Formats: sequence, structure tokens, C-alpha cells
Amino acid sequence: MARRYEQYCPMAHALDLVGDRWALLVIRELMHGPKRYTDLVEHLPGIGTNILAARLRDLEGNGVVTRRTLPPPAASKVYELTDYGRELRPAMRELALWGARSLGPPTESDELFEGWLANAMDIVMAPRAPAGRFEFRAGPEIASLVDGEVVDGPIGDADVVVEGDPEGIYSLFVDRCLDQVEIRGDERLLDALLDAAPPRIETPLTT
Amino acid sequence: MARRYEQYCPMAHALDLVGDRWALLVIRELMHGPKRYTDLVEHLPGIGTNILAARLRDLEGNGVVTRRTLPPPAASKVYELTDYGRELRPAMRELALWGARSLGPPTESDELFEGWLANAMDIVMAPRAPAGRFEFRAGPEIASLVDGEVVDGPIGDADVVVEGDPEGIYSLFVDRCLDQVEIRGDERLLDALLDAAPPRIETPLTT
DNA sequence: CCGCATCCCCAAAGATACTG
DNA sequence: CAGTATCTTTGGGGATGCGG
Repeated sequence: MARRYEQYCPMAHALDLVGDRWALLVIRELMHGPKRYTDLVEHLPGIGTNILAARLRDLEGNGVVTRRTLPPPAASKVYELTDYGRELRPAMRELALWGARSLGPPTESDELFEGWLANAMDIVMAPRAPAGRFEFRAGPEIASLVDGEVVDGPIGDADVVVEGDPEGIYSLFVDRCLDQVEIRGDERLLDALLDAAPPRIETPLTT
Repeated sequence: MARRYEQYCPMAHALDLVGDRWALLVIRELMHGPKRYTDLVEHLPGIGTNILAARLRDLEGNGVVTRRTLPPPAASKVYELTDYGRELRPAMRELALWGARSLGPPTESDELFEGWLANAMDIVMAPRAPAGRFEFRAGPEIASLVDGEVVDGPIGDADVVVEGDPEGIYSLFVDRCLDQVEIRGDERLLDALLDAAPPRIETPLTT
């Protein structure tokens, strides 16, 4: 674990627990539910295996993550968040909302790892989404929102289906631009979703 | 600046901007208003001067901080948050609230730097505080809350004055324990403050 | 004094190979 | 599959220097 700040400050203490590099991204992955070591490696492009092992050790020691062995015959180990770890969701949501304001559309160098769409929807839109069945498709990536719950993959009986490339989805979420995506179904309900969970892009990118 | 994550994720992007070690603590200091380089060094015990310079450079490049030269005759340089930087407040508040739940009372090794009380009050209590004039004293450290605004130092005409040592203040804020502090004035108003902005300590420390 | 830059050292991160 | 071992690189911590 990285060195502690040793200041009597709630935020410094929070950073002692989850402020190390990669820690919050590991937690982001575990927000969807328990995952195996290898699953984590796949969803965290660029992380070294030793780093992941170290982070999981630290987070476990800090009471944020627990290690569990699945009952036989599966018998593989999974990592999952503790109750305390799950309570990070509001903080992560605010941080993600803040980041979204200067994120911009995906570029060449951005890794569009499996699950990016579900991740973004879960943390940015899910908490305030209206009731309804939404399905979003960005190339191979498909994620749905059912009454405020994010579901990986397609759903049947969707009220709205949105299809486009990552840039199109971005322009929809951030700029409310409907031109670069194909929309089938209840457009008003989609408007309600965009109204309820706006990424609130107010600040231009400065750099 | 540390290496970027290069993932298309709003949170990963936020961490690219303010996820480096010390960055959020620098921003915490600037939340109260512009500060000079040396003021920052004093309030961030343990930071290397080169690290602080690097962080300020990075944050400036990321559009979170600006550098300004005061008009003569002062002519000294100050750093202050941009509008975008100030918008980090909700994220920092949530993170601090989360951290507060496992912070515990101050220990020997915790540095009780100047301003810790005002900091904690500002980020944890100010956003939901009821109208009223509160003054808190923990040894040499005095901070006040006037209608939801944190003010350094004592105020005249306070509705409530609370006096105690850091442990006592902690037990008041976190455990609602009134025994270790001396309270003068309107106890009901103090109750309202504690109700409105509870640190919500629900999870026991696991380590 | 203020605002850094430089230097040295070590700990953590990255990359890769390998093992129970 | 789930990590450990090993090596290299990079950034942080601490002290000091130095121009404005």
C-alpha cells in the first residue's frame, strides 16, 4: 500500500483506503457484482498482474473488498465488495459526473474495453433513471436499463432501442444530439431519461 | 503527471485529472480560496516541494487550477481553483463522508494541522447545515459555521459555542456524545445541525 | 522570505516470465 | 486459473540550493 497521508481529515483517510492508483477502477468493476481475478485483469487493460494482486490485498485489508471461494463444484475464488465498499457508489458517481464534463468523444487511444457502456450507464444514468426499458447498442457493446437497473446485453420488449457507434452514443448522452444514432420506440421516454440523468456538461475542456 | 489510464470511462478520466497522489488534498486546500505556494506547503505536511510544484503544474494544465499574480504592491503569486475545479466539491464531500465512517478519533500519529477543524466542517457539515451561528473550539483550533458558511476563527454573538479537545469534538460529531465537550447556548440548534449533516457512521472499522 | 529546481534514494508501478 | 517472481522504470519523499 502506498504511504499514508497521516492527516486527521476524512478525505485524506478515504484516500488512504482507496486512493492508490487503480484502486477505484477495481472497485468500479466490482460494483456490478463479484468477479474472478482473471475477469478483473481483462476489464482493466494495462494493469499489471502484480499490481492487481497488491490492490486486492490492500482493499481486503482496508475492509473494502472480501475474497470468497465459491461453493463446489465451482470452487473458484471471487472478489466482492463489502457493504462499506458498496457505499462508495455516491462518491464514485459524483467523481464520474465531474469527469464526464470534460471527457469528450472517444479517441483512437482510448481503450473501449468490454463493459464500458454498461459501466458508464450504471454510474452516470442509473441512479436517476425513470421507469422503463431502454436498450443501447454501440457496435458489439450492448447494455440495457430496466427500471433504473443496468443489465448487460439486450433485453426483450424494450420501450426504446438506441443504436449507434460510440461517438454517436456520446453525442446523444452529452450533447442530446439525436442525429448520429438510430432510435426505435418511444422517443419521449428517451428524452425523460436524458433529462433525469444529465451528464451536466457545463465546462469546456481547458487543455 | 502520472500515466493515464486510457480507458473510455468518465471516472478513469476524472482520475487522470485529479487522481494523482496529493492532488485532491491540494484542491481541498484551495476550496477555501486562493493560496500562496508556501501556504500550501504548510497545510500539506509531508508533501515535497517538488511534488507540490508538479501537482500545481499538472492541475493547471488540466484546467482545474489557475495561477494568478496579485496586483501590486503585493505582487505575489496565488493559486486558485477554476470553476471546473470548484465543481469537484460534491465528489469530495461524498468521498469525505465515506471516509469519515471509518476515521475514528485522532491518534498520536495523525497530524492535526492548522485548519483541520474548518476543513472537516466545511466538507462534511456545511452543505446541509441549518441557519444559525455555531462556534467550535478544539484547543487552539477555532472554526465557526454561520448560516451554512464556514468561517475561520471565532464569531461574536454565537447561538452555540462548543468547546473541547479533538477527541471530544469527534465523539460529538460522530457518536452524538455530548459528554466530552462543553456546550454553551442553544442545544436544540446543535441537535438540528447534527441531524442535518450526520457523518452517518454505520460501518465498523474492519482493520 | 517566496517559489520553485536539483539531487539522491527508495518504494511503487509497469512489463514479462513463470509456477502451484 | 490465480496468482508469484523478477527486472526495469518511474514517480514520491526529503534535503538542499538558489535566483528573484
